[in-house]
Amino acid sequence: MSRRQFTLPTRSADRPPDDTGCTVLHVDMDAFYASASLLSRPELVGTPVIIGGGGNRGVVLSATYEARRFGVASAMPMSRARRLCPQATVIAPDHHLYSQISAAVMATFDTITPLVEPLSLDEAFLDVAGSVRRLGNPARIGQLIRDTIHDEQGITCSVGVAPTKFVAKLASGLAKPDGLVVVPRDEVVTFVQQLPVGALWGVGDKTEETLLRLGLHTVADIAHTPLDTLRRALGDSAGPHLHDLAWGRDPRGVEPVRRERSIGSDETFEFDVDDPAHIHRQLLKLSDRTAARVRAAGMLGRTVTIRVRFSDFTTITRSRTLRDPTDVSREIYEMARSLYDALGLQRARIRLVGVRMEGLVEGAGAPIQGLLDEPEQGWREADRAVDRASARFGAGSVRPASLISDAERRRPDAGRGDMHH
DNA sequence: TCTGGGGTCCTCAGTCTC
DNA sequence: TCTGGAGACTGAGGACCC
Repeated sequence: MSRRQFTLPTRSADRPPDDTGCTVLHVDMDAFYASASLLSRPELVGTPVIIGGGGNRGVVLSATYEARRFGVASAMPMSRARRLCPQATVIAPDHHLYSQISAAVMATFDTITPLVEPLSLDEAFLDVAGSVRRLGNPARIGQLIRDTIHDEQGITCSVGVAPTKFVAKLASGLAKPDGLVVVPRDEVVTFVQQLPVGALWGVGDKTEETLLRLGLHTVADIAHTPLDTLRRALGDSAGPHLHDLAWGRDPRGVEPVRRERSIGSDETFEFDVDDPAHIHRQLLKLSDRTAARVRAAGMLGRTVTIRVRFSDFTTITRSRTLRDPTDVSREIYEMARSLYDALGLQRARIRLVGVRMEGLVEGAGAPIQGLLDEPEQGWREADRAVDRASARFGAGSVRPASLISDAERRRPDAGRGDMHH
């Protein structure tokens, strides 16, 4: 789901574009979460619909094109979206449904080529160089994908066809909604250089501001700026990278396997919090959730990072690297809590806390701290038992007793359905 | 206007080791 | 033994993406 939209440069439509050598496809579902949610609400098709949290602090996850016409956009605060489009129907997100449809779409991609690089639930790059003999030229393959997804999933997607990932991604954005755009190899430089600098992948608000300050408005301006100037303004990495993109050079290939580098979880409080006990409970919950996901991925993590966002939205992070990698909830929580306590905050009003594990290594073969009779081994066994119970009774059915609310404790069946450790 | 939650990557400064 | 430099590592923060 591209957040930045640019208008399609005009091109002659009297002959089909030459897609020779354009073997990279970028496939992007149109308004994915909204389209998926409407599959079970057909009466809302063609009307403004916003997908987003119902709380007082949510943002828009997705919106139908009818809602976008009123100015509603992804990542916009829900309060503003409701003001812009009061007649819109607001639907809470259903992540389980989105994952299911995404898996089916990715399975379709796998029938086209083994070289599929998912970017998120709703978009992926495909390298179809090896599929041309079997399925036809790249544009034809793009159309085949669009037809298959529409027939099998009932949603539409847009496809960009180009020689490189970066141009294919731009092309799919321009094809939206429900279209296909080919950028022929010999038109790449002309195509990219007429775009505004903000169109480049990796140029966000701050970088765009820097470029505009230098008087660079279009990609052509970047292309004709000395490399040293770009280096000084943007750094040794981003400067040369943008210069390459401005000349249509993008050596990155489609990479089917991507290793996770970190796993974490953060959550915004419904209201700002200054009670340390409340924050400790939240850290416990997030540590538990993070550790369970690290274990499910078969990984161990070495560095625990916490994130604290204050009521004025300033955000700090603190991290510490453990002597040995771990996936034990208790160890992660104790480190997260000690990092938080070390901040020495005196009733500061806090909006969000987060816990993340970095420095991930494969679980099998990684050194595990502790001997069989040490306490860590006990916690590890407890975690495994929790994982087994969660798999059987559902996530969240087993959690630390300190996370059980008073209302839950008073329930007559408390202790029968849920298990606490 | 008032900003979620999941990530990746980069930069920079300080520290440690060789 | 002292010292300087290079490179790796760590921690913090920022920008960006979907």
